Amino acid sequence: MSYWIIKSDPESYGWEHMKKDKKTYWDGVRNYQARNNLKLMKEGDICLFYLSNKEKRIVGEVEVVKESYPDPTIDDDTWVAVDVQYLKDYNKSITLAEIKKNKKLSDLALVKQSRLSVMPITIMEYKEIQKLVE
DNA sequence: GCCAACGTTGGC
DNA sequence: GCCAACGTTGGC
Repeated sequence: MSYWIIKSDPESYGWEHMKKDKKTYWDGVRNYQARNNLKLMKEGDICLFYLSNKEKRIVGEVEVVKESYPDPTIDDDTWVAVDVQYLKDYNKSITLAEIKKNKKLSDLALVKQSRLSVMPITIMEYKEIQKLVE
């Protein structure tokens, strides 16, 4: 099982929206690197939900419930979507500033490559984040 | 609102 | 195949 961070602009699809939907398809990725990450996702993988722009924080987790398939919102099989399901809220969300302060998290693509919308994280990084959200 | 970083496009 | 121009994203 793998861990990921998926990014969303709260103005287009926020955390409240995710929680209300319970399950949604993660579509609209139009970047090859992000797409490749989507393709690597397996059922049961955990995705941390990061909100960009105004929010800049990780607020909770969703679970991959369906592996990649052609993006239903575009007539071009270059692009894929996955289905994700709401899993849990963090008691305390973790901000980008906190992530940047933490040396163990300094390799996160979130910090190094801020425009990537789907990125893998290691188990160690995942565990470190868990410590911060307890 | 600005700008850096990055990806894509298209002319040569 | 290179690179300049342009568009988009996202942090500040």
